[in-house]
Amino acid sequence: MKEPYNQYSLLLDRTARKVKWYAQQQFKELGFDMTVDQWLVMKLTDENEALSQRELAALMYKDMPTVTRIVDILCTKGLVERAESPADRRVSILKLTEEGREKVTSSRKQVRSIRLKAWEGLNEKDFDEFNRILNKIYENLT
Amino acid sequence: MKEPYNQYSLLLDRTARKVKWYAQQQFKELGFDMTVDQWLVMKLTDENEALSQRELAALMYKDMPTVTRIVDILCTKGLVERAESPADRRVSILKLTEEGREKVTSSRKQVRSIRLKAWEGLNEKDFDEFNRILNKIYENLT
DNA sequence: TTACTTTAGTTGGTGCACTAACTAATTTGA
DNA sequence: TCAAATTAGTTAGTGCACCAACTAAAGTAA
Repeated sequence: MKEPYNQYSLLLDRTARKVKWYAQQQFKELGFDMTVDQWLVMKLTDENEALSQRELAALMYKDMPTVTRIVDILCTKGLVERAESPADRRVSILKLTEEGREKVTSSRKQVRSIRLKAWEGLNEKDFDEFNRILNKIYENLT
Repeated sequence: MKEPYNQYSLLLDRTARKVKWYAQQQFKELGFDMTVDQWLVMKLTDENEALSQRELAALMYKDMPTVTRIVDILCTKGLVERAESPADRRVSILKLTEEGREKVTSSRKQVRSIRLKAWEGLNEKDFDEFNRILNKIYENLT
């Protein structure tokens, strides 16, 4: 407990980046032409009926501008579409295009297997501890 | 252990961002006109004699282009200077300017106190577990 | 020496994160 | 009912992260 940013915060940061980097590498090897974040947007859009960008942001723990831009990219790629909500004209309802749905469906199984690599040599109890500590830190700073 | 990126990786990512965000907020309140990463560069430059950018990158767990750009910003601000290494003309030796040294020196104590907030309600054992798990994950993906 | 390889650092391009300021639609409350 | 406050989403600006391609300087080996 000596130095402020040489200990846990650097470790936390570099590990988070490594995890993301690894997933992105696997995407590349599998030939997926998208980022991990873009994939997550598509996955959540597929799983949640009439999803708004705000709801999506909450599910991803991201802010609204970030979500806006990821959705922009996916719209440009023709994988996602925005539709106006009939109940509230401020709201964009997200939908996958046909191509988007196919991409998600066909890649689900492969993506699911990527994460396990990180947990080699760690057990359920470690996983629980890890979650508990991360959540505690998060709450402390909220 | 069901869904790949709805579990640990999102938690890890949002917690890392929260920690950085909190530190940045504190910087703002203290009136420090710089980012946390910029501060870390200055601190490490102050503590390490004849530091090269490559060494700095290793200490910060960042890559070379990222370090180049942070150093660029600090040079523009007049807080850091690059000097040519006498032993190897490829190497830039980093030095704080007078103003840079003053900034680091005067803020050290305040910065040191920022991190403790994150660890409220967590003990030494939690800290050790946390470090162990983070390091294990990192190694698994290297 | 000459050619090959490695290393330190830079630059360009893209994507995500955060703040602040903005538009437009909805809700609230006097 | 109508002004004020809130909410969904966008846009602009800045900073960091990563990749790929590049320059220039060292190191290595024939």
